[in-house]
Amino acid sequence: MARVTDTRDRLLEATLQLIWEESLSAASVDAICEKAEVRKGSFYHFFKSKEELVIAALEAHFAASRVDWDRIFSSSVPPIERLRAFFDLMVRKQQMKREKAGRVVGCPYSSVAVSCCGEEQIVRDRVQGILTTWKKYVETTLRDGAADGSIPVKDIPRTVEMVFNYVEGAMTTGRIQNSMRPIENMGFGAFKLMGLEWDMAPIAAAKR
Amino acid sequence: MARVTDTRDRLLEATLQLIWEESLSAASVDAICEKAEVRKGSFYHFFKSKEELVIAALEAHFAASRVDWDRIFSSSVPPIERLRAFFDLMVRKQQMKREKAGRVVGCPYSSVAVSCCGEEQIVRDRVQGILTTWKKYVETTLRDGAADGSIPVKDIPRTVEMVFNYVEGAMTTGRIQNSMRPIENMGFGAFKLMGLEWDMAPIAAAKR
DNA sequence: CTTGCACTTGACCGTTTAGTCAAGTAGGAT
DNA sequence: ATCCTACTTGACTAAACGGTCAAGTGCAAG
Repeated sequence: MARVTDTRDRLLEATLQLIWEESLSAASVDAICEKAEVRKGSFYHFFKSKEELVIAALEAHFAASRVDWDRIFSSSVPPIERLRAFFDLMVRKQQMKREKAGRVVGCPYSSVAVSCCGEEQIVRDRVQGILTTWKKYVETTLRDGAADGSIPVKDIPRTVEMVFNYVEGAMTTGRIQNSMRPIENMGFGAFKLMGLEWDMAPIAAAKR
Repeated sequence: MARVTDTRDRLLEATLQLIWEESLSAASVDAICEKAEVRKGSFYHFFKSKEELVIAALEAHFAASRVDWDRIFSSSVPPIERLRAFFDLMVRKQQMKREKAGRVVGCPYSSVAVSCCGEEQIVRDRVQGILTTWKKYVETTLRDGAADGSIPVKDIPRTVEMVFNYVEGAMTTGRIQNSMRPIENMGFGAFKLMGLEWDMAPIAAAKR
């Protein structure tokens, strides 16, 4: 029953690559097949539509990311260090992808969701599911930080949303401007939103 | 020499409307023509390509926005009040557009730029020009606020970028989730990034 | 009242799109 | 050795895409 070819994986990989290098609209079935060196008939053996392929590609990428995140957001690490490690990882990952794709790639989930906003409800629903899961890591961390006094946060859900929006914005801007700077500054800004200082110790651990 | 029909304007209007309701890829030449009740031949009388139309539509929208912004960011108003008025305006504008389009629309500039990131360099360049102009309003305001001590900002360019990225992120998230909440919270988050408190007086006017 | 030109019209073109299908091929299990 | 089925192939479709064009129409200025 074991998988006997890597065709499916090549298709997933080619899809992400095209979304990063160009855009969702550039990732046509023909272009994906060419990049993956797969004939169209094979494509439709593995996926019943392009929509399904895109969802599968995002989901595969998310599953891979989660391995890192589960390690980085380990409860055994002090909350602030988790956050620091996370933003460091984001920068390194984006640098790697930039080398591969030849440009700053940003967040594939929001890129795809923005590019098919009025239509393709299923794609958008899956993207929202992924992004909601992402938020949970930050939320848990903020709760832990609030509990041990290391993060001076008052309204946790609101802070999570602000951090999330800021991160998405920095990724989007990085992609549009093809610049790493917004992404490199992400930790600084996010820490400020959480009442922390990126370069130093927390501002207001003594506040309470 | 005066313009004798409103066909051109109807095309611009229909384009923005489709980008908001659906997405850039849904705004095909045929769809735009149908919505504007214009025949394709007329389309190509006014614009030599779809690319040119999209740029013209964004530019027209920006020119209209600028009228409000020049009023709101008047040097005669205290810097903090300018910012407050700006975020209020953003919320009201988005509410209006939501009623018209039937969904939360977000920022058309970044939506378009994200949707054609690898290709269509000219479109992206124009979007970047628009967004850079946008930043100047905030930059001037921060400088004025730093000068009169009302805004406790240290690194002005960095703060402008953070605020910009956060605003773009909130708009993007609002669009993806079809929710006004991220946009309604925009002022709160942006003020925090600038060391201000949205609901009250500045935190640290006394800091220096 | 006629001439000129901004504008309109609908038919048309070649290409690209997502998706189908019948006819294969090849490798693991029996 | 053969059978089964997962997988592959290339030719095919219909619709949608951006864009073109020759032949109009109607208003405004001379």
